[in-house]
Amino acid sequence: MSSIQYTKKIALIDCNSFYVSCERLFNPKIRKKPVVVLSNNDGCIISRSTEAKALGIKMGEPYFKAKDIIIKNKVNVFSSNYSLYGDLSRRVMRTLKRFNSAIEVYSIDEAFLDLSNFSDDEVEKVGREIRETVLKWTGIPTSIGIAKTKTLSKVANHIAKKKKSGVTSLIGIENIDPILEKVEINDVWGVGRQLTKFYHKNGIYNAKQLKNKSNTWIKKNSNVLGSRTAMELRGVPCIDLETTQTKRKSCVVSRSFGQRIEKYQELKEAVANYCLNASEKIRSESLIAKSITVFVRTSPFQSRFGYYSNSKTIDFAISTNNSIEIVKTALVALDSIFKNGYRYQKAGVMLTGLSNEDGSKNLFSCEKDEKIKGLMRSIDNTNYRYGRSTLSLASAGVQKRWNMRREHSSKIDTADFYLLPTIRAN
DNA sequence: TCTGGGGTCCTAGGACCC
DNA sequence: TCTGGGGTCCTAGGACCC
Repeated sequence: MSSIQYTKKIALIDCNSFYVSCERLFNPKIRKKPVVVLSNNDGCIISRSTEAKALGIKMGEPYFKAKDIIIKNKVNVFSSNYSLYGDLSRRVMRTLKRFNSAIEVYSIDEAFLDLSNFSDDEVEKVGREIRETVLKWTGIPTSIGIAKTKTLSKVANHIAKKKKSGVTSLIGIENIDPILEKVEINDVWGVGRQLTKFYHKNGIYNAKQLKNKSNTWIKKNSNVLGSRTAMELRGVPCIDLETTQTKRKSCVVSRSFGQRIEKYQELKEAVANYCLNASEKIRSESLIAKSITVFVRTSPFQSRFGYYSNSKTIDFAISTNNSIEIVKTALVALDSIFKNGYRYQKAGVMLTGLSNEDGSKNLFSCEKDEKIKGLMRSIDNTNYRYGRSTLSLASAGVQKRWNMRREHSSKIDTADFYLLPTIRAN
């Protein structure tokens, strides 16, 4: 073995109860109080403050099931406000970038940061500095885990979440087995429900056991992902830091309806709206789609009304991001799967086979295409300035009975200057 | 009656993530 | 009565080819 070894140091920064923290930022009265944030349509609980967790409210639990506890304990409830969370997320990420440009924004509330250029001894101190800076500049509390691989930094982060300092480094620890032994196998990054079942069946209950399982066994009995996880637990990096933003490959817009829908006309309106949303999204990223999938379904939880779920995919003649074309095609797809007599609960569209718009000069480009592009541009600009769906298509309807329920919105808009929290220096 | 072997490409569905 | 939304990757199996 060579004595010169370049050790990577990866930090995982994770915002604590992110959506709750965002709401608290604008509402100091709910600090130290139990708070939950609901998913779209006020369906499930997707973010909980520590106080709410302590009451036994589970992640992903349907709101109506937790309602008793919520009322009894005067838990503060919020509908989700994604434009607010997205805005605050960007502020957090911008702050992180000042520590190193080698950053991978992993999700709305998480980022991996390369800290390899710091020495073993100083890395934990740097972690604490990052945490303090993010808190001071954005008001969002974070937990930071630092280790040799992404999977181990997830483990470290897990531990950091329970510590007051909020920072844990596994760098420089000779034997991490005692630490990994306390990590349940289902808490390991990349191990979901099915793998947990499989590992349990084979006597693997914690991260240490997976780490020390032989390579040959893992390769024979699971797939590449399984062996990658095991290697990462051993401190061998197998999952790269993805610092360059790659273009997405698909774009989905789907919603549960505020109330069940039975009329074909209303379903058509909903699907048309999702198409407008999706096509605007891919246009803003200069992408075009090769095909579209439309899907509808009834509630999987109410079998007494009969369950129906179906989807249809259609290829466009030529890849496109033209709203009119996309809506037209989606309605053809919908027509082929719609069945009368069902109470539909959800529908969605998926644009797939996305590619760069400018790489698409084809034989049939013509003046008409340019005109359509101009039209799409002006629709996007107007909607950007005056709010979404200022300009829409007739097929998108105006009634929108199918719109989401949002009964607990905080109605905070960070685009509104006067609502921004002020930080006083003294 | 008996019908090879190997390669590529595509797609649907499953598993996982937050 | 009431159960989210948006992604990626892998695999198995079918279609097709020589």
